[in-house]
Amino acid sequence: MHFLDELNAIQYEAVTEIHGPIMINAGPGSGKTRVLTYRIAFMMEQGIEPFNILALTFTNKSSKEMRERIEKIVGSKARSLFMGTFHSVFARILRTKAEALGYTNNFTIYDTDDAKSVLKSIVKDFALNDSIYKPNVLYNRISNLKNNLVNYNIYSKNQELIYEDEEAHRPKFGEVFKEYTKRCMKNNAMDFDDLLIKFYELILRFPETLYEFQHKFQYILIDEFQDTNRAQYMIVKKIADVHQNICVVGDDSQSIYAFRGASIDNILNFKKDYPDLKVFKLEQNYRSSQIIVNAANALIKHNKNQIEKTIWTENEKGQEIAVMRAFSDNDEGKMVVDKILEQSLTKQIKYQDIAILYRTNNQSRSFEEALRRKNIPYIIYGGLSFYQRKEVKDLLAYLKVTVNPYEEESLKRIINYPIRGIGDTSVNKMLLFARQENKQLWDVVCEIEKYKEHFQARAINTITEFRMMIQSFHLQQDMNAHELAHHIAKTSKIIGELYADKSVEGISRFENLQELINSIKEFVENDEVIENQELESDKSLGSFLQSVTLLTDQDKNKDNEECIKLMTIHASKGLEFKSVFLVGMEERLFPSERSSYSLEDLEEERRLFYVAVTRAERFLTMSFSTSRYKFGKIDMCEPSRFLSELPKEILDIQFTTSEQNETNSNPSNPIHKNYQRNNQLINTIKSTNNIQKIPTDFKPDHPDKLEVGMRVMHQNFGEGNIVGIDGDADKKVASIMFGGTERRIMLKFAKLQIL
DNA sequence: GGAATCACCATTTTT
DNA sequence: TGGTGATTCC
Repeated sequence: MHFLDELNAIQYEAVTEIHGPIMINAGPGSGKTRVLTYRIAFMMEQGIEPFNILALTFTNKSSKEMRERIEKIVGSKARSLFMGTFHSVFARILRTKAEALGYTNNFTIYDTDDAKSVLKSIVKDFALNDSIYKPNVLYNRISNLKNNLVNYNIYSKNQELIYEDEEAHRPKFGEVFKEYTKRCMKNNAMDFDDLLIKFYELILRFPETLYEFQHKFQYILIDEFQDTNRAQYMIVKKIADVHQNICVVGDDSQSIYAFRGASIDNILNFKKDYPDLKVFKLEQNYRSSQIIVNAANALIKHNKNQIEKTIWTENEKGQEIAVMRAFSDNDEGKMVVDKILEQSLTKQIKYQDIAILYRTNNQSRSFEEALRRKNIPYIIYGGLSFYQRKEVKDLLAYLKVTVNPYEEESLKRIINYPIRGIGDTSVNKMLLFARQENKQLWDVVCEIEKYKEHFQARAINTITEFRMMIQSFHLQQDMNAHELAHHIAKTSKIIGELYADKSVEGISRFENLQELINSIKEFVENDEVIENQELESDKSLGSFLQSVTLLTDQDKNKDNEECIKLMTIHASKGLEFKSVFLVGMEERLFPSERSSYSLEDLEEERRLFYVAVTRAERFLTMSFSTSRYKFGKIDMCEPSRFLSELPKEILDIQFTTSEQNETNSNPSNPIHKNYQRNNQLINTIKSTNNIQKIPTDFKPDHPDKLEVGMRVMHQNFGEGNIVGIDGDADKKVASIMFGGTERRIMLKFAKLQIL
């Protein structure tokens, strides 16, 4: 059977229409990846050379997957496709053209943490107020500007942008931006956004380079188009200018990365920029039951900003969507795990087909505990990335310094790790000399003898020893990258230090280091991807480092074991599971509190809900809790508004028995009943408390006696009655009824007045 | 120079 | 609550 025979009518058109601008709106589960891969395979069957095709994705994982699938159809010439993430493709090209932009071809790529630590040291050096100039805020601002193709030069000429920063009470932002740009350049480093904006600069400044790419990349495909930012779009548009063979695939309803600069405008502008555009809508869903598809359609209708689209399916009707209510986060964990056990016993659902999805990473805790208690294997995706772990970054810093000792961030990181007696005082002194004499830190390290009188003899010795160690590494660069990394880990004593630590965390750190070294081994031995003829494969340490920053956890296969999968909704995009548990369906959590201030943010949150719902194939279970620990305090929660946006007739509301009666007595709106009463909790509070001692650390404006039954005035909530007092010593909590709503008030922080 | 304590903070995060 | 970075104390 020819592969095209597997396609439905619209998919077939979308695959075989290979010329001109094309937009494919692909709903969830509509066979998007299949269309993309077949389209590329078809193009090659039509005689288009693979190296004339540029296919851009967002994750290494998806580009790898696609390449493999294409290879199955067309064979090894798929390896010559120009395919990868925006960042990796542009980084690869930039490396060959780096000199033109004032970089050397072995430039370092800064990840977010590296960038932030540069910003942090700038703020310090400029003696700015670090509660206003927070690395996070600065980084996001810079990233945002760059995503819109605004570099420092453009910024400095744009009064409006400058005014924005003045309004935001950071008038010195421009100087920070300038210095940041300068330091990256000096360190021969590009951050993630530079990979885009520098590429754009390259093709703007060198028309012959632009011309080269315009003729090389005759066919361009972009996956997940809804997630592209302006810079990405502008680059691709420029390159596609000559042949106009540009095909974008995406789903505006699944755009959940606007907070990182993705703009739906790209989809909307696309029609304007390419009037001849042909649009294909893939609306048939092959993944989910009718009920799940209905739910998805119903909820996304609440968004005003969206391209009209209704997905449909020929699959069976399926089970109703279960909604569970818990009393607390721990209770929610238990309920979900019980339900999982039930599903695996009665519905024959395997653990690896089940996912628990949540809005924020810290929600995983209660599920982990509950799963562990029942001995159910689970795996958490996301959280702290492997490459962000301290021990991993430490070794990587050694490797980076080995290749390029002038890379200051890494050098500072390892100069006294493992502790060798080059403390902050010495480092700061050296930095001072470096700045004064307009040198690099590494220069001062090398010439430390010249500054003898400023340092203690012991410091001079250790610094010299350190210098010699790094230089010896540097000289062995031609060595196999794996062996060299191993040698460095041993000689630097990192391995020994971690090996000595026999605590649980210590062992895991040691394993992470082993894993990193193994991954270098894999890199060396693996010659599967010969990307294309011009950029041949290189197995040096430098080459490994250049690819490693662009890697993420998700690129590693941790599949196929019999594990329940836990992850954020964001991380679940593109995946599917037979049974999905969507937990923490509460106001102020999902939708998140911060998103409720603007319509755009709320709609993004709803798209996130859409993504979550459409991950499920057969079973979808949602849960919410009426109270939850947040930052150490109990927080009363209301069910998410999103629940009430689903059609009631497809919900199966499963509350505990005592609540069942209540729901029956008020069937009109079972979910949005008033949930202020959390009987179990309140009963415990009432039985264990009467009058309590007041903590000694009360603020001066606190009343010195609080009792159940008292009427009080609260700074935010107004008048209320104390119905219970709970907690110990410094964690005393009062339950107070304000109107019809009960709230837990942490006495330590609250300002209450007895009435 | 290094351990101990303290204050502060807190979405989502394909690269 | 828990993790982190800064400050303080030895």
